[in-house]
Amino acid sequence: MARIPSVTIKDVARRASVSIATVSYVFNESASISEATRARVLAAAKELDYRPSAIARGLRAQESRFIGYSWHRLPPDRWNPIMERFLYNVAEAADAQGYHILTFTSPPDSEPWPLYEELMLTGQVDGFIVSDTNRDDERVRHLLDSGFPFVDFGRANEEWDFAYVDVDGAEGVRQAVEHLLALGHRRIGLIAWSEVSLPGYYRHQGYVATLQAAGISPDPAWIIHTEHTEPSSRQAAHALLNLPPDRRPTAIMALSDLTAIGAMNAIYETGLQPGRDVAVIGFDDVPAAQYLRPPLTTLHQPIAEVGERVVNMLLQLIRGEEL
Amino acid sequence: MARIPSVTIKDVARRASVSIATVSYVFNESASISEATRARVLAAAKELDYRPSAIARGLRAQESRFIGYSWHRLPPDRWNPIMERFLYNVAEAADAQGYHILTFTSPPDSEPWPLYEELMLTGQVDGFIVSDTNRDDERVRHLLDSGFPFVDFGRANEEWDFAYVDVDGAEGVRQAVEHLLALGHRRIGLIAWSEVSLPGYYRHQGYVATLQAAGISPDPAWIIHTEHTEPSSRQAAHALLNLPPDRRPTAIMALSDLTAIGAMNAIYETGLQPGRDVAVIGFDDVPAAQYLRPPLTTLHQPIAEVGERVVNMLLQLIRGEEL
DNA sequence: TATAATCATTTAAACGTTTAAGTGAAACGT
DNA sequence: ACGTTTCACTTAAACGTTTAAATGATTATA
Repeated sequence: MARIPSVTIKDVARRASVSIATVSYVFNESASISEATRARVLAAAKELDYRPSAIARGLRAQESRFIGYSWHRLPPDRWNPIMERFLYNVAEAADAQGYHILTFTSPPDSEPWPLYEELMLTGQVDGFIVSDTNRDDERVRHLLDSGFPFVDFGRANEEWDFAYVDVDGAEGVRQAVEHLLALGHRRIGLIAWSEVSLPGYYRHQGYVATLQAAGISPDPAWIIHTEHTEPSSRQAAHALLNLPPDRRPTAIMALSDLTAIGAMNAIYETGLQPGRDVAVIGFDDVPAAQYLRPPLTTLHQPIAEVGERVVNMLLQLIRGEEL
Repeated sequence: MARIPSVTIKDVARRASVSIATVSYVFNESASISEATRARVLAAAKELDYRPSAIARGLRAQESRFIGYSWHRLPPDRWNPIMERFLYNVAEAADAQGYHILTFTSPPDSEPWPLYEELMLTGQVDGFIVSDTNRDDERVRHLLDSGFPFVDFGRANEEWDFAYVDVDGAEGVRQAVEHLLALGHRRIGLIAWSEVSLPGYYRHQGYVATLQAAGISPDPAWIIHTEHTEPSSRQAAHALLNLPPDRRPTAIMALSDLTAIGAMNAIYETGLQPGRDVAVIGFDDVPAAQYLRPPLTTLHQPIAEVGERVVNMLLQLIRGEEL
């Protein structure tokens, strides 16, 4: 293997005829160095193409400048591109601050926590970003116990005190439902998620609250919980469409684009036209949504902003600042 | 900040009343240690929850056990989920071997190479995985010059000698086109990519070769180059459909699912039914493909296998083994 | 002019490991 | 019984930085 003959601070010091401390001070601008010496050191460094070893620096400073993020495996039929966009934006925000993202994966049927613990105790990361958290989330609980810096994209128990950033799902759904109400819809179905999902819970609440505020008490038959797959959602939409005409929704609010697509497909299968005969609104603004026929009306999630805020909060925690 | 009071090898040594070397030997199983001492050390380590510092190890061993991967920003309309799936599978394969993936992002309008150089010279990564390479790719050229370990998912110049893994696009397209031929299609359109795209080039070749082998010389009007966006592809498909009846393709081969979706939408807009009136085949097997109406026929890319092979090849290079 | 302050630089310790070399005791061979 | 080998462990150097403390030279102050 052609390992690069790595040039160290010693080489630079020798070439500039100074001590290694001087080189270090020049690079860190942390002491008074004469202009002549500074120039000599800089020249030597440039000639040798010297970069300080991040590992040696890390050892000395007791930090890695890495942020851990666990990449969840989702079965392809539960495909959710939001997390990938989030991760990209997180990486970009971290890079801008001199940090990098270390992604790791949990094998499907294993405890996630040991991997976090490993990275934390071996000093490979300075903090974590977690996402997709539930109530009583094990990772959040352990991280809180350990006092290790982390920020959650999402929420867990209300009574736990930790840093998180979340998209206001209730507000998003409120806007969508009001849009439907403004269009004259009075019977609005909801394709919801599993009852344990927290984002699903908040969005669900937004739906109920908005209808009630409009003086409509939602028919329980309008709300169907699904597994967040297309087939499951399609089935749910069929159930809605099969309701007797006076109870059948004229619009369907889906809590994600994936389930919205299922609803659209069910509408087609019934011989109706999505949009014209039954309105559908999704949530996520996945790239594919705009290419559907008709294009899916959907709620955009400000993922880039979320990513940036998560990173900035985490860096504050890592630096020991208060939020 | 609640920095974890990190426990070092010294603490373990003190608690087990041995030297730090002994602790190290116990953990690395690299010297003869009596059963009694080993047990004492292990017990002490467990009580303190000791993990060797990855940074200190890295400094000593002159390695980071990180693999760099540059995440490309793609404008949402050129959305290509293949890379994200690739990255996930790469991360999984690397994790299984004790390596982690360090993702970094290039700001849109900046040179990519300086970032690679930085990570390489500061010792933050032991090797790179690159993807989306073109002919005369700058990154590949620099990496070859530097002798730093890397593997390419994709190809560059034939005459350059370096490790790569690629999906045989020509073969995939051959199978798809033969499928169409077997269905009786004789006029098959091609929605191709930009002429500089290497994967596009190989797939294009596969199309031409297969038709010629079947005794059909493709009408130049059947082949349209696009920018790999849905609108651009939709426009291309319209051009195909507007050809006079005796030249108009009865089937369309799209070199990606994104462009296949554009073709399907164009067919709808013409008042025809994709699949029934004009056959469409895509390439990539993106998750959304199966939810289209009708489901898109598409070529699956064995991304998981590619990811694993790329990682294994890279680790061989890093270890100095020949391929 | 002696003394204090400032400046430019060096020395040396520290961060947490690994590992070659060293050490003393026990076991072995003759 | 004496030298040699083996065993179980320790000492100390090294990896490449940063930085507090020390040092010597120059400049400012009284």
